Amino acid sequence: MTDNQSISFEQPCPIRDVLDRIGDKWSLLVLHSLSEGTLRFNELVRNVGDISKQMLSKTLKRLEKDGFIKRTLFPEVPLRVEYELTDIGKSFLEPMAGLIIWANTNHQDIVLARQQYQLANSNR
Amino acid sequence: MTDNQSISFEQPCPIRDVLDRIGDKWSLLVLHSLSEGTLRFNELVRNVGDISKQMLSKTLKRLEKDGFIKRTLFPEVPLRVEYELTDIGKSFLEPMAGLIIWANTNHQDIVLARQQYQLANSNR
DNA sequence: GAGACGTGGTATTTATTTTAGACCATAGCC
DNA sequence: GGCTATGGTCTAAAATAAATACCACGTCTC
Repeated sequence: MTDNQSISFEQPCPIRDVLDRIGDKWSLLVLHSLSEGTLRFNELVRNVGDISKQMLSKTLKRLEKDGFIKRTLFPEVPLRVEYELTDIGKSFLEPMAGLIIWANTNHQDIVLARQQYQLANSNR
Repeated sequence: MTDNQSISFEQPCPIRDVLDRIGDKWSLLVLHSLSEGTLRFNELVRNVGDISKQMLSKTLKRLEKDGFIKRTLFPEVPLRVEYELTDIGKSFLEPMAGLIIWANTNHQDIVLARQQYQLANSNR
């Protein structure tokens, strides 16, 4: 079974595959940062705020590999590298916007739920 | 600064706060499983497929705490525990559906991008 | 000309998280 | 008696993330 090559051509469930890429700590934040335009590596570090260079590097590589972003190297001195969304990346902003709107709309309810949960579980 | 209580009342950026909860490996998959209706603990284990009991337990607790799901214990023998979406959880299905539709629509392009990336980076 | 700073990262070490698996009491089935 | 199932928790090992130092190169300041 595992030595059957055809298994590597079987694509996994699209939902699961995409959620796997999206469902990590940094990808969405990086895409959100790039939604406003092209940024350089250190601009992204500052823009996201609390991401380490290493994790940014990894996240960018994954997003590039999956076609969400494009990396352009300008061989100047000092080196300049720019990251921008591809068409796939841009098209992803649409469903992500739905997520963000939902977040803004329902954040208060979530905070409230947390407080009630804490209250309900404090007196045991 | 850290001993100033008021800091705990300052809510973080809603986007970041919500994405933090959503942006993990299992939450979306669990919510997706529950979108079809109430499920018991072990039904969820089997439904999600490759989640460990421990991570399911943790994920469910977080989702419950944030008000996405409701846990109901039936003190039978053997014990029965049911998980279902709350109103908040149900309302979240809407933006998530956008994500899923996008995933289905663009999955092929992502797979293609991966192949091209691999091709472009194999001959160096 | 020595030191600090900025560029885009990588390497290493440490801390955190995830996973796999055993384990629990209880009961039904055969 | 032994296997199954229930809903989890505990522990130890593996994988991942974070913190930090470092690189070559150039500019600015003193």
